[in-house]
Amino acid sequence: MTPDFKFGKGKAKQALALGDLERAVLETLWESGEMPGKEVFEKLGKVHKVRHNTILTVLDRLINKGLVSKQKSGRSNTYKARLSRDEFASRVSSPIFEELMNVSSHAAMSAFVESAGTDPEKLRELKKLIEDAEKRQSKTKEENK
Amino acid sequence: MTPDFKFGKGKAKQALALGDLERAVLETLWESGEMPGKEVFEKLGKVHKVRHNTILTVLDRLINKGLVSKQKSGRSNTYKARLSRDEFASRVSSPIFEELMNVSSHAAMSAFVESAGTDPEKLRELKKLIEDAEKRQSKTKEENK
DNA sequence: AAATATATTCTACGATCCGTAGAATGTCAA
DNA sequence: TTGACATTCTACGGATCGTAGAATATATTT
Repeated sequence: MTPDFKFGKGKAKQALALGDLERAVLETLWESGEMPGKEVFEKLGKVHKVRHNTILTVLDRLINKGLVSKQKSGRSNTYKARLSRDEFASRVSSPIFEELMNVSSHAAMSAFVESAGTDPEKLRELKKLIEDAEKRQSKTKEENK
Repeated sequence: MTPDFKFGKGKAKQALALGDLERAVLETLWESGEMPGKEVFEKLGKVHKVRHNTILTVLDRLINKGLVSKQKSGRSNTYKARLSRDEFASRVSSPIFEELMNVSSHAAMSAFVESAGTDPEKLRELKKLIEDAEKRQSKTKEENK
């Protein structure tokens, strides 16, 4: 009987190197653009049942990680994601994929395709990306002839 | 100036939800099959400059995570990976990929292709996997007609 | 300017994970 | 039974993260 892969407290989620609350805060900034800490709190504090200061601490930690910047604006600060969702995703993805490909490229690729597998759109896009990569490959080869 | 994405102490590596030493121990078991703790130590202790007990502790933690099993054999125990490299990789991969696709499927796919991108073999395999998935898709559609 | 309201920064605790390993204990063999 | 060797118990320190009170700074109002 195979055990559940929880890896402690939902460790797998930390794949993104951020805690849940940190992620939620970042999501908020992505969704609604820059905003004062207070608003972040208003958007999240209710759902996450967390105090204002908690949000500010998290924002601060995100700043330390280079993911958020703040700017004084009147009496309060305005917080802003420094990286777009895409930029963030690709930076975080790369090392993880490298690693996973190392462990087992076959398994990684299968799992990856599966995670896109129900959406034809995505499959098509993915295929196109591969074909582009293949083109780049042969072009490079050409040049080194 | 974009900061280095270190996420603390090479956090990204923890994508696999295991520490470095844990990974190394698991690798050893994959490479050389089952073996007594002592041998694991002999293979790793030198490189990692770690005591015998450290290895045993790590093995124990891997057991708690369901990744390793042990069996008494005479005076000592024999440790064995419960999951093959591939099984491990795919279980660990799936939730990570889900998550990453959530953040940004486009970025995730680009990054993924890039991580395979220098190896034509892999690109081909990946393409095949996609095509298979596409076939499965249309077949399912057919059936639901 | 002093008081009030509001926002920010400082500091901190507890949980968990991981590397690390000494100390205590168990077991086989002579 | 005494060693030799293996395992289990216990523990510490550093890091990450959720959590937030306390202290402090700043703007606005009277």
